[in-house]
Order: sequence, then structure tokens, then C-alpha cells
Amino acid sequence: MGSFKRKITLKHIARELEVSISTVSKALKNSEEISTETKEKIQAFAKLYNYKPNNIAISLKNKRTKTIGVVIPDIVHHFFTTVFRGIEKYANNRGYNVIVCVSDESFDKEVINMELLANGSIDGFIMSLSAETQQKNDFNHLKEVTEQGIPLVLFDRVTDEVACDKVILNDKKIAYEATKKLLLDNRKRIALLTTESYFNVSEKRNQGYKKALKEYGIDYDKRLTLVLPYKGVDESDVRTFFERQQIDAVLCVNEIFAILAMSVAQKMGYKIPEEIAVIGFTDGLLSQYANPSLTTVAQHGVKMGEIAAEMLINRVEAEMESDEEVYRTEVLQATLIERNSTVNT
Amino acid sequence: MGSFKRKITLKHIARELEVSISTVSKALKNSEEISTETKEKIQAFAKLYNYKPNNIAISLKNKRTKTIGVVIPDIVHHFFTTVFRGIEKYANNRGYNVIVCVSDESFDKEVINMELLANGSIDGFIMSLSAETQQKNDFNHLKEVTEQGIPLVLFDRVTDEVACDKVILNDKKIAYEATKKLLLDNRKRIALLTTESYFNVSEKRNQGYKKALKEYGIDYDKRLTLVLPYKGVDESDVRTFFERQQIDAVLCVNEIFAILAMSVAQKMGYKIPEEIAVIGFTDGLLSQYANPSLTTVAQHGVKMGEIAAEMLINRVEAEMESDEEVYRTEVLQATLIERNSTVNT
DNA sequence: AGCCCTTACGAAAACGGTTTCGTGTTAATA
DNA sequence: TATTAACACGAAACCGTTTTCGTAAGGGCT
Repeated sequence: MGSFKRKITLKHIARELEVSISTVSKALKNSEEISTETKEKIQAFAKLYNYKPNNIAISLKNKRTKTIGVVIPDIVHHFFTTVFRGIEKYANNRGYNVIVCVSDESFDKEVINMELLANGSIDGFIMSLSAETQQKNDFNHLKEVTEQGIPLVLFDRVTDEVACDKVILNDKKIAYEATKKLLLDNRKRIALLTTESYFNVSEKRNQGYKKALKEYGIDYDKRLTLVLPYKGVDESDVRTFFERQQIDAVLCVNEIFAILAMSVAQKMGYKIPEEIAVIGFTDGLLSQYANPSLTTVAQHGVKMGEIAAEMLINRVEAEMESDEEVYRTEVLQATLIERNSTVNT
Repeated sequence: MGSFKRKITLKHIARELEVSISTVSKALKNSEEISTETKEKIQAFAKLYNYKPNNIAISLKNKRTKTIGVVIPDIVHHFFTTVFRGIEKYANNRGYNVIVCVSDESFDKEVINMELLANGSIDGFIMSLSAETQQKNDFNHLKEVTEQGIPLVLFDRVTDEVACDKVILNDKKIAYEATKKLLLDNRKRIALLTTESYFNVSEKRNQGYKKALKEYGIDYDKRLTLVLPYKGVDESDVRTFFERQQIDAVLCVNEIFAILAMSVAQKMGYKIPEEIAVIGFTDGLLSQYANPSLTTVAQHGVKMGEIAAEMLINRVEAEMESDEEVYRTEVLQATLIERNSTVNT
């Protein structure tokens, strides 16, 4: 049969009711200009046929799409989905839609996706840098976007090279505190499982770790730091590392490293937390359901997403392009959630 | 200061080069109609000023947005993100963008989101029903969408009430096989941890479970079935259940139930898999990193997403609305991944 | 010289709205 | 009765493209 109720437009209503398109438009907006009688007639008709204005046409007219583009490195990832949830929630409340692109940690995909969206599809970007982008240190695609006047908010994986609003975690401080907690528990040989230093968050966490050590008079021993790839970690690497070094605690820059460390330690016969304490980052399902449950740094992704969305939408709607090129960097306080992979002091 | 490189349009180019807009448009499309000389001039200029056609305008003209709407119940959820990844990957390859809405398991949010997107923003929907929608059994919002001629593909949580393409798992069969595996291992008292039966996937899995039992001459004992809420499970409920029933295996309809069952059983002193074997659904991080690692049903979310996207885009591009109202339901074969929560036979 | 056919381009409509401005009708006022 | 203001509506421009159709200019032909 084909479809019946094809979308109806102003033109259809106008023709049917023998008025002009402008009259219909005004009537539906309840304009004072139109007589009550006509308005009622038009509104009734519109309701009957379930008229809804075409978003695309409105976008074209207003040069506003009411949608924001989110570019993240990975979607199957607790922290990012959590941030996304915050973005989506806040954005929806303010009448915005969210369009997602996944860079897959690839520079090229990031560039392509952004170029695609930057041509009118969205009012602004919220993003977290891909691994490759951080490694290459090439941010021209971001700069181009901002130069075109498209607002941009960076979160978590940010860079100083681009002038825009940012939302980050106080990574250094919380890593410092986590390490301190281990030190207070009289741990002396604290290992650090981290990623390549071009990840600015890892770098910050490393700094916090070192700062705490220093404060407690312990020399940084680089043999206690294990650098792992961000994807596809090999368990045996962790095992070798644990065999070579004597260790009584581990600080990990993410959840997977933590669970892995714990698992390997357990297989080697260590008791957790008695013999080896473990602290991770990201309070995901893994941390909650691990055995023992993981002490971890909660990154408050939802909150971060909400803030990012708020900053972006405010920027978008401050249209008068107030030339207020004063960008803010919002720093969120992470919190340490103590569970059973560390002893409770 | 403000921004320099504001987006340039055909009109700008036309004015600058003193030609008409149509000439510019044609030149940029390399039309034969335009002289080589003029084309080169225009193309050079366009390149110099980094001209990119405005997506919104093109969408309005073509009545095609090249974006698809995805509505899922939850984003912080391994299976859904996995499907999303498949959708995104396939869609991007065919030049489509993806806009996501999360229904949060709420009927109202699902309706609102769909209405918002159905007004021209997208070319078609891919979705999985929210819990509430399944419970209410109200699918008018879906029907309206399809009646408007907007293609729709349902995945995983589907319904017979709506005529459209679907992608599902052979839930019954795989649950049957999982149960059979436990039975072959000589387990006699197999518990089932499931959700309310209005979740059609749970219902199917329950059926598979029962079928296997029957086949092995074991009467279905409803006391061995524990129905849990889909969100916010209370660990003590599981414990009480385990205390009341003697059990030697558990089949769980999702990963969280499985990890929980395992954790409670361990706390009660049971050895896994020797005394109690556990099988879950969804091969996520939890299953992989659990201790012992979880035998689980891999749902092949990426594949499912790809298929859904393919079906949708084909439908969208078959424009001639060939009236071919022949809808397909693609059934994916799930596979059982055997790990250490069951004994290897 | 007159005709016709290319060639190379422009005008205008269309997509579906919003909005400014103009105008015919009626009623109130001088 | 003539002037004017209020009222109710329509015409048209505009957002940025695409595309159809029309046409001026120029060349080749008889």
C-alpha cells in the first residue's frame, strides 16, 4: 500500500484552508496578528493532521541545529559512556540532540568525523582526544573548528595547544592522595601501572604518584613503573614485571590494569590486600564486582559530561559572539572509593 | 577580533567571482556545462577558502539527512555499546552519521526522543525497546513512525506488534545449549536467574532453559527460578535464594546476575565451578576478568549492529518506496564461550 | 546574409520554514 | 464626510543548495 500519513507541511495546510503560508505559520505560533477564528481553524487542522515543523528547515533558517557533536575515542568504555550519559542528559533537558562519532583512538577518523559534522550539522563539539592525536600532537583540525567560530569543549584528554573550554579531573592530586593512602598503610614498594606519557592524564597521575613518594622520602624507582599499551595488554608482561620486582602495592591508571594486576598477583599466590594492595582509576562494573572489590578513583563521568554540555550550550547560545574569548577550565574533584583491595585504616 | 574564517557559501563565491550561484554550484560539481577556464577559477577559489557545502541545506533539498537515529535503553551497558559500535562503523562507511538517544528504560523518554527525531532529523531508526515499553506493550510511537514511511529496524528487544525489519539472537536455542552443557556435566539442580518475563529476550532464554530440562527428564521446578529487577539488584536476595535452594549450577540472563551469583556463592563457601557452575549472558569485561572467568554467551553485538545498520540503510536508499512491505527478521547465532566458571568437559 | 547549433552561463523554482513589510477593509474619530 | 488607526492577512525575501529551463553570443554552414 505504501504509507498514508506522509508528513504534512505548512504549504499543505495553507492550500487546504485557502489561506497563505505566512498566515498558517503565524497562527500556529499563536501570533496576535491573526484573528482568533482563523487561528482556531488552523490549529485544529494542524492538530488533526499531526503537523510538526520540519527540523531541517528550521535549522537552515535559524542557522542553529540544536544538536551537539560528541567525539570520543571509544564507546565500549565505562568512563566515556558515563560522560556521554551526562552530556545526553543535560543536552536533552535544554532541547539539544547529541550526535556521536567514535574516533577509535585514530587521528584520521577524528579528523574526518569532525570535518563531516562541522559543515552545519552541529552547533558545537564536545570531545576527548584520541590516543593518536595526543601522540602526534597535531591539533589543526581542532583549531580550524574554533576558527570557524564553532564552540568546542574538551574533556579529560585535553591539550594546552587549543584555546577552548575544558573540563578535567584533578588527576595529579587524586593520584597523590591514592599513593599517600598506600604509604600511610606502610607500603614501601608501590608499583605504577601506566600508559605512554603522551596521554596527558596518565602523565598527571604519574606526577601525583611521584610527588607522594617524594613527600614520604622514598626515591622514585623507575623499575617500579610498568608502561602498558592502552589496548590489548598482555597478561604475561604484568606477570614478568611482578616477578622481577618486589612489590607491596600497585597504583593503576585505569580499571583494566588494576583488575589485571590483581588477577596476576592472585595467581602468583599473593593475598590481596594483605600482601599487595591495589588501587585503580575508573569506578566501573569491574571495580565494583571484582573479588576482592577494587579501591578506585571515581571520575564522576556523569558530572563531567553535564558540565561539558553546560559550558558548550552556554557558549553556543551566547551567540552575540561576545568576543569574550575567555576560556575556562573546570577542574573536577575526583574521589577515592575505598573497597577491599586496600586495607581499611 | 571574533573569528575570521566564517563559513563561506556559494553566494559569497559567486559575488566575489562575479558569476551566478548556479554557475558556482555546477563548477564545483565539475559540470560539463561550464567552461574549463571558469571551472578552474571557481574551484581554485573554493579550495582556497575551504568551501564545504552546508549539510543542512543539502538535507533540506534532498529530503535526506544521511543520519540515522539510534534509540537504546542504556548507554552504560556493554551489549548496547557493542551494538552501537557496529552500527556506527557500518553507517560511517556508507557515509551516514549516527545520532543517539537514550531512553533510560523509560517509555516516555522513548516517545519524546523519537518524536523529536522523526521530524526530518533522521532518515531512519534503529532501536531496542525500553523496559517500560515492553511492559506497557504500547507501540503506537513505533507504528506512527513506520506509517510516516520512516524505516525502522528493531534489535534484540523486539516485538511482534510492529511490522519492520528486526535483528535478534537465537536466545532460546543458546539458552537451551547452555543448559544442556550443564546437564551433560551432570548438574541436576540448575537455577535460573532472570528478569521479568515481559523482557522478550529473558522469556526466550527461559524457554530454552526449560526445553533442555525437559529433554533430560528433569521437571521444571519454579523454586529454582529467581526473578530479579533489571536494575539495582539486591545481593541479599540472591543470598536468600541460594540458602533456600540446593543448587549445583546457575544460568543467568545477563552478566551482572552471573557475577553476582558467583560472588554470593563464593562468599557462602562454594567452590566454582566444582560445586556450583555458572553461565551468564553477554561477553563483557566482567565475564572476561572475573575470578574465575565466566563461561558466557557471546551475543556478537558488533555484528548485530552492522546487520541492523545495513538493513536500515538499504531500506532508506531503496527510496522508490517499492511498497515492498516484506520485512525480514535476521537471526544471529550466539555462541557459548567456555571459561572457568564451568568445568571443561 | 541568414540560419542553426553549440557553448556557457544566468534566472528562477524548489526544499519547509520564519519574518518583515505592505495593503485592503473596517471602524473610530474629527 | 473625510481622515486615520487598528485589524487581519498576504507577498516576498531569506536560509544554502540543486536543477531545470531559457537565452545571448559565437561559430559553421549554405
